[in-house]
Amino acid sequence: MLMEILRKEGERQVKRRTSPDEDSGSESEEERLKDQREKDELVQHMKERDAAGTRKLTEQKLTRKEEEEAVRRSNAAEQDDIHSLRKFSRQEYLKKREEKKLEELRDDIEDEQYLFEGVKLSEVEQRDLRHKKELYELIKKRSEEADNVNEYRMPDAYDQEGGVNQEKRFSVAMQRYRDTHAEEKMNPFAEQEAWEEHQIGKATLKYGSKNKKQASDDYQYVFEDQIDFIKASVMDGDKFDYDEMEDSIEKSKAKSASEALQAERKKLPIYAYRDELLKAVEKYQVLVIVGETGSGKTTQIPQYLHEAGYTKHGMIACTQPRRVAAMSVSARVAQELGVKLGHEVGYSIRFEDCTSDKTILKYMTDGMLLREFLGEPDLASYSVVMVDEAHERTLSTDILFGLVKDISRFRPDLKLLISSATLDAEKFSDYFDSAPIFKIPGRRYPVEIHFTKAPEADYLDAAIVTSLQIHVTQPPGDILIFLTGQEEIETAEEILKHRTRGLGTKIAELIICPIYANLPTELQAKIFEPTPEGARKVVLATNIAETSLTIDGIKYVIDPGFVKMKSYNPKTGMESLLVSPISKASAMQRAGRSGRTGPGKCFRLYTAYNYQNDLDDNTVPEIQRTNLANVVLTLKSLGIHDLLHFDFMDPPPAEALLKALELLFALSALNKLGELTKVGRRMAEFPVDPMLSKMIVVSEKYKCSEDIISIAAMLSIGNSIFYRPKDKQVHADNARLNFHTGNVGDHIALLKVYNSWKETNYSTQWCYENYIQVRSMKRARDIRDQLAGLLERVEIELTTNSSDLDAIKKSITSGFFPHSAKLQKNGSYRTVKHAQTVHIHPSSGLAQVLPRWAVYHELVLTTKEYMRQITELKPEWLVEIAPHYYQLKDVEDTSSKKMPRGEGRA
DNA sequence: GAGCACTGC
Repeated sequence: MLMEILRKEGERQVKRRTSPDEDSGSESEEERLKDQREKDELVQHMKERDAAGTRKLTEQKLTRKEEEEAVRRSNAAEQDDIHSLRKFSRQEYLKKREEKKLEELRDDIEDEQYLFEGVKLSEVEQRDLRHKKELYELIKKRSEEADNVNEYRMPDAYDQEGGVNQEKRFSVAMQRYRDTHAEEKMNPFAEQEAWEEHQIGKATLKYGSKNKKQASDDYQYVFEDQIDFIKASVMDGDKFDYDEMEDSIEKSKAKSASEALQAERKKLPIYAYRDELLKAVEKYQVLVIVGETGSGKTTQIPQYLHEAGYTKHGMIACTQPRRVAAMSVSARVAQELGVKLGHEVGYSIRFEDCTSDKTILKYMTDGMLLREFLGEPDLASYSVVMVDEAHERTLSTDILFGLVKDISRFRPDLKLLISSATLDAEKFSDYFDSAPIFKIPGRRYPVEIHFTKAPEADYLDAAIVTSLQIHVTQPPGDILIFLTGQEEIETAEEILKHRTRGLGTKIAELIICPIYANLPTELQAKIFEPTPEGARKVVLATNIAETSLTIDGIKYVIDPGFVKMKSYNPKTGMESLLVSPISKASAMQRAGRSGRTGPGKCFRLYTAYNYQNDLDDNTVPEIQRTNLANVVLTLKSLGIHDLLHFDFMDPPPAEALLKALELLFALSALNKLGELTKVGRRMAEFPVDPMLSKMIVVSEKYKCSEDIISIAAMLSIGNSIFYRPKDKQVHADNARLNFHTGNVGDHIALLKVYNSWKETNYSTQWCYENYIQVRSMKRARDIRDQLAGLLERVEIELTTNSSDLDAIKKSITSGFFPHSAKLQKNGSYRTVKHAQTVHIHPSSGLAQVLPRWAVYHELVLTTKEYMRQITELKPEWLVEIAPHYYQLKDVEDTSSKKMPRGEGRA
């Protein structure tokens, strides 16, 4: 069947190539040449102006196409290795680093002389040497008095008395060395590591730090975790008169509010380019805009276009990757134009459409515009589409690119503006048929970038030490540390508290603020409270602080260089969340977070050599590392059939597309020709994953749509329903087990949670008592309401059938039958279709029950391959529900004689 | 008996 789909895809491609477009070929060619001439003229003109130092508008070369193609091909090849080579788990990483540290330690021991040179300080830091020395001794002493527990990855017996005790340190190190090498005898990697050392040495030398010996002559090794940084570069701020800026803001306060707003608008860097920009928009259909942070592009460009009359023939859409951005920017613009939000200026996000008939400037999330495509495939009501923050490459923006590029061909009146960061501009330009690039400078403060001199074995410890180092040596200003997840943040918080405890007035107060998305809202508010005079704030954040939220007052950024990233293996259909090194683009973005309100400093816990050689330039776009089932369904329902040749900017792996087609076919959303079926059309109405939407559509048959949409809503919020604070884990677990009485399975348990919450009239108190996140539940309610509305639209009656759990389970199975698994003798499971060994996730209510057959919501790879959210299944259902997918032999209970029911590992 | 970054529809 799949082959049939593929063959069809291929045929379409052939058809397309020889389609009637040929006729218009020569005409459009002529136009293109004319266009080219005009571009050339403009470029010449621009170049002249550029020389005068006023503005930059550059033309793109066409010659890069081939190069680009080669890169694409190699990217595709790399995809195969993505799970094995490029990403590696944190454990492996730490282990490797640990070995490296051991190696270093051995060198230490063999060459005692080295110990006395151990402290290497950059010249900048020499001044503060004495001051630091005192404070480090103090911190060291106090922190060890405070911890009689095992320090995080600290050897047991370092310098117990608080003073410097080289002898003891030496013996501990020696002991560690012996312990490890007793078994190993020798290190087979020594040679490789020596070579690496050498290479790293070469790299660090470039940045100079001669005379280090002088620096350490009068310095004792007091704080062995001291980290040395090298100031490698300064990320330039823009040439901008800050005094003038503040001055003008000051002056504008005196005027009336609206005058002040207008005056401020004129002070934005973009204002000087207004006329040039409008000219360029008039001349070209597609324009790539490079507007740096603070240039005012998001708020101003739509206004300029409105003033120039583009709104006479349709709305101006401006897409944002995030809801908050769409809301806040539109509010600002409404204020500047002096209109009420929701009238001329509005925003449209999921659950909230704040627009009206009058609306001409519409800010929206990118996913929302994508949804609008479904109802209006040519975007007829828009005259301009501006894709903002395009460099973030969200799944939705990537699809939007292909779609808007396509419609721009037959809608010459539609203007496209793509706004991106500097680095990607050329790529965007190439993709949009060499669209001109328009550059607007921003307002940024310079950021000093420091690298470590040597790789750090334990980045968490290094980050903590660095933050303390900053705290005692650097002028006031808050610190932002990027960590990978909740657990790590909690650990870091504990260690920091230990180390600063009891220091009293000896050092300034250190306020520790954790922040991650799953943190309850009331605790999140803490990071926005202004830092009291004399104190310093340390923000421990996940990637959320990289783009999603901005914290004022951050002056120092500590970047260990890791992030938790989702990747998808199309071969097995398994998603995994792995700690991976960040990209250079990401590192720059992180560094930039310190320069928002004044000059900043960024401390990277890796070497300049690592940065140059080990980090990718850009993060792999989401479209290349995700399950595409939803994307494929959306595109198919937009009438785009030839997916293998859809004009993606970075095409996803073909395997992932095929996997998605295969799944949609199995769900009967596509027929064997790869065409959308009636079921598929209905499924596409629901903004959830295809398996969930199939489950919803099928619930009509089993008369349990009310229950199913509750389950679907709960499943689509994912993992943040149950709150599990570190100190009350037992209570939280018990509370959760209450919903599992009768071993009904996780899906039904979720339904119970939702219904119980509803019965308490959506009580917040109830949530606290049951360790459930209120925020997630409210979200589930919103999603459920939306799904209920959509059910009406596809004419499915709302019915409930709570007493018949089998009906509900059958609906679930109808959506999730490809995710079925059978118990093995050893207590593990094997997936029915792919014979893959998997396990029940311990958080499941059925973890102890071990049903013979199970259907699961998703597979995640952590320490093992786990099924999350599972429900028991009767094997005959599989054949009944999906006869095209399972045959009797698949579900024949071969093991039934060997292992009767209930004999599982009890 | 384990542990989940961030968005978005």
